[in-house]
Amino acid sequence: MKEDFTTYKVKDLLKLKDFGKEINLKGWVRTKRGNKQVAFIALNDGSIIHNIQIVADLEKFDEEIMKLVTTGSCISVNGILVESPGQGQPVEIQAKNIEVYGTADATNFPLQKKGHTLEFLREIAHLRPRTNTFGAVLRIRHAMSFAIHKYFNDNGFYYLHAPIITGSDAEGAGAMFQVTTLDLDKPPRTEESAVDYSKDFFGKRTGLTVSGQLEAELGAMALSLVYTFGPTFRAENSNTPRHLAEFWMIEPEMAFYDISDNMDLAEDMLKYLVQYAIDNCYDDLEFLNKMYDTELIDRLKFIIENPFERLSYTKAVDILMASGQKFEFPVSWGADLQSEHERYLVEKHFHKPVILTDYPKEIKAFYMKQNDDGKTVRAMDVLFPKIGEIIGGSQREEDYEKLLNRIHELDIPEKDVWWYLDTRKYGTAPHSGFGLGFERLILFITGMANIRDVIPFPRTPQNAEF
RNA sequence: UCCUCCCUAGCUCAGUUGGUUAGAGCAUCUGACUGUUAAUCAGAGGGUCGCUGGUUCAAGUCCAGCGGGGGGAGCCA
Repeated sequence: MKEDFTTYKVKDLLKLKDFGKEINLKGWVRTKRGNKQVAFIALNDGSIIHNIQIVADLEKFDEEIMKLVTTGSCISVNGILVESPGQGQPVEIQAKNIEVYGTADATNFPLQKKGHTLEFLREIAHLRPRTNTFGAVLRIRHAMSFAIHKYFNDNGFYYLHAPIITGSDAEGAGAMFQVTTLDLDKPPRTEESAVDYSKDFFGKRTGLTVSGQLEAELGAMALSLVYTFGPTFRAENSNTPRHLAEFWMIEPEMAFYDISDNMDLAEDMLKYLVQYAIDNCYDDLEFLNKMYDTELIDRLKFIIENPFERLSYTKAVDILMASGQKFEFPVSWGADLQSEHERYLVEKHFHKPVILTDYPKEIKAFYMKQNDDGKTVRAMDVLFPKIGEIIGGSQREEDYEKLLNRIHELDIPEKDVWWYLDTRKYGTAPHSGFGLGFERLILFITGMANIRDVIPFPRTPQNAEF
């Protein structure tokens, strides 16, 4: 927008020392205080968690205009940058002119100066980005997205765009949302009266992706190092603080990596991302540390400084059985570990992130590389304090016969995965990969407790508002 | 989906063994104050106690069903 004065972001103004400089800034009013002579307006434009203080000598301003400057309103200010005589801020703006872009009726604007519960803010998700908490979370979320692309780019990976609509449910990662253009009131029927999907848009039954992994493997068999980073959908009726129906997932896939290389990558990437947050989002982390989780920054630093504990599923089961700990679910070799077991290992036994490997094949997916013992597969799960499984991955089975046998054992229709099997037929290669839940990463980085508070507009069962 | 807890003013909550006209802080409005920092001080307005039914002389309070939300579990990332 054309202005006489140059427009600045609050983030830059707070660092500026050009006292006397004429500037313009635009943003949303957080609070207004004052008396008959002078008003103090705390303005925030989302560029940084801090507000900047606007000082308005009321004799210079139309009373009617100043009445419109209320919590939540949007204004543009022309003024002079001055050193602040008051406590609490290095600089402030002596206002010369205030233009009100948008009012916010104080009697019904839901956000107040006081703190709100996160549950209440979820009900007004259209306005919660204007709070300090969500400003911090959303800036960190952005920084982590950027850092993920930077990390992979700097390490020779290529960003592969896996499809969102897919006809393959072969991975069995979860229930799919169906995608169709058929008339649900009267769909076309076959002679056997089943729904005739050959008449559907794609000529077959399709759904939203539950994982880009299979497609990522196809890419890795050409570009060597690839990753996907996109939305992922699970139509599970999951009601927990760790699950969303629509979430974002990062799935690197690497040719010529074995399970050990895979673990090295996972650990290095997670540490890189934590370090990136500390280096680039410290103001926001400090705020979250103060308001929600006083151990947050210490925990982040601890992650960077200590190697993750790596051990096999079998050893983990031994430790759990020898622990003398009373678990709600008994531990036995062959059963999947429960949340309480994972938490015990991470939070009570090792006191640091744990990578578990070599799980029984029965409890893992068909594509994982089979070990020589005939019982286990080269899976790896990275378990983090507070949030549990943050990464699930494996070395993949590259042997055509072994993979085919496993597919038959599990009754997966061969016609659905012929293209996947083809990669093992033509120039197969040892390879590995994993999936990192983006929102779970953000949970860990921000110290937030509920996954619905680290995505702008959460999608969960019975909730697609906003 | 299962277990469990919660639902009282715009927000956060109190409300005794069931008993007069349901309270507080903050927010809002009005007024006071020459620089405030979640400003302060004084006053005012603001309620279908989630909804429906039941027990009772009497229900915010007890019971049942329904709805919404939190936490735990499962599914997983």
